[in-house]
Amino acid sequence: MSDTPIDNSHDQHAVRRQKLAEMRAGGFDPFRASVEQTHFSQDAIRLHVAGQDNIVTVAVAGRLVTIRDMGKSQFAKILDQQGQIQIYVKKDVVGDETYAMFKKIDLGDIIGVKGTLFVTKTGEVTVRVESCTLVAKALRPLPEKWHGLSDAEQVYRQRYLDLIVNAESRARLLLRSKIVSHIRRFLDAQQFIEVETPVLQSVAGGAAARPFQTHHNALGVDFVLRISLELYLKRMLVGGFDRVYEIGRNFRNEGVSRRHNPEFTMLEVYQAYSDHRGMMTLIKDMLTSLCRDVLGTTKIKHAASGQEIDFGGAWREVNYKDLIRETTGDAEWFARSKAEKIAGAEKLGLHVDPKWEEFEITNEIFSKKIEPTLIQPTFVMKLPKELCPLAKISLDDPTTIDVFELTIGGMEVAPAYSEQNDPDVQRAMFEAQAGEEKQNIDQDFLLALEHGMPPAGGMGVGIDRLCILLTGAESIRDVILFPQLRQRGEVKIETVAPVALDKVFASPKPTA
RNA sequence: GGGCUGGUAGCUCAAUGGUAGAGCAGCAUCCUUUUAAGUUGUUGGUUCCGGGUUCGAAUCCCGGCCAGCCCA
Repeated sequence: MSDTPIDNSHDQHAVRRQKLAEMRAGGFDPFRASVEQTHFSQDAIRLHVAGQDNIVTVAVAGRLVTIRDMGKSQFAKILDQQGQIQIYVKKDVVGDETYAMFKKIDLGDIIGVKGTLFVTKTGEVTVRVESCTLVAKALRPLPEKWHGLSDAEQVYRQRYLDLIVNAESRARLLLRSKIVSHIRRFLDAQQFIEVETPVLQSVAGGAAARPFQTHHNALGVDFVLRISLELYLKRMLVGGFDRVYEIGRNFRNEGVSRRHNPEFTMLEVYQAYSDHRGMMTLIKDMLTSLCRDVLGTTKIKHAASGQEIDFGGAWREVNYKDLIRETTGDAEWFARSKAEKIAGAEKLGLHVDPKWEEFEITNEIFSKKIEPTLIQPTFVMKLPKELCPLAKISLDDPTTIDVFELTIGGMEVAPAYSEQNDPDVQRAMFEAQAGEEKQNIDQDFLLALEHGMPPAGGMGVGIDRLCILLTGAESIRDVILFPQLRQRGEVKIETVAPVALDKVFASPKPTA
């Protein structure tokens, strides 16, 4: 072995490992240290009373994200769940030994400090550190402090780094949590009961989508992952839970895109003795209160169109068929032959497959030419009955069903129905299904309906899409913590000399 | 599945067929109220992978992998 050590100063991982090794050799294991935390960062900052410096003592903890070293004193910032707080470490105050230790701490390390609050000459509430403990050594460097992390792949695969260095990502994903928790409080307050229903199902019902398949070894049977919550929540209505909801993960074995993740979160709500009109009130109240209480405004900017979406006013109601007639310029559209409908769709610049059913051709016009233009909250009413076999037929037009689709920002946000509760009609509608909307028939669900399900309004809300809308995100991946990406090869971590566990854990020194 | 764009230091980005660079981070130095702190010096590269063209390839061509956008 040579006397001159290899210059590893360029390799930040190696430098940090070396520092850790020295600490351990000196009898201090940062990963066994613990520390007091009396406040989160922003709560601590609020404790400071103007003009009264160094009176209130706090203990805060978090990741070191900024260091400004001025020789015998340093300003630094630590990041916790609430955000950042500045700390001031002064040699005179903490003493030589602690100061020397602090000088060795790296950006990214997790520390706890205790001290008094004061205001700097630039007006920032800061902790004047009296004691300081390293509680977790970061062996990897943080991404760049100014630009943050911008490589999309790393943002998604290593979300923790994104959350540490990109404040807007942290805020957006925190907002998602607040949205979901507000929805729970809103529904709970109206005596809705939150339930949990099976993810592993024998029949993927409640929607038309290709499911993921799996296998249960002990039972020796195949299962699918649910594609919808609907049919089990309706069984709860049969069972006498009159107002139920579930916020749960659905799985669809389909493409991945800006708007689609293979697993996504749905809210489904069912209210006995209500109907789709009742659901309109419910969703409007839910979303306006959400805007008011969580966003603090009922007017939000729609990222894609630049328009302002106003949740505060009256929401437009319009019939599906009227929208189609208006867009095609053909008052008799629904009386036209299939060939005429194909020609009409092509005139609008759409490609239609002649194999499609007529309602599918019409719906192509809706989803390509109409839906994207519905930016303000719009209830699209009375959809063709083929589009959903689970709703009640409209009394005044038996070719349509009593439903609405709430569309906001050009996206379908919440479909709702007057739920079908006639077991015979339900069975007939399942059997008469056609085209891509065809659902698998869940016989056990039909048995439940034969026991009697109260009339009910039901609604589904795509939580991810709602979050895209309310957070101004551009992609579903920005509102899902760990979006699905293609599997990358094995993650390689440089091998390091194995730690001698008996030495590391033999005699941990009490924390400083 | 198809089209387009991209992949260069830990991170953010340059280098338009001719010596692979900068900022931040790191290392070393000065600085006891900084705000992307400042100062002086400095280390660091399988240019995603595999072929090919060329005197010479990060750059051009072919194939693959991964990502983003658009389309189906």
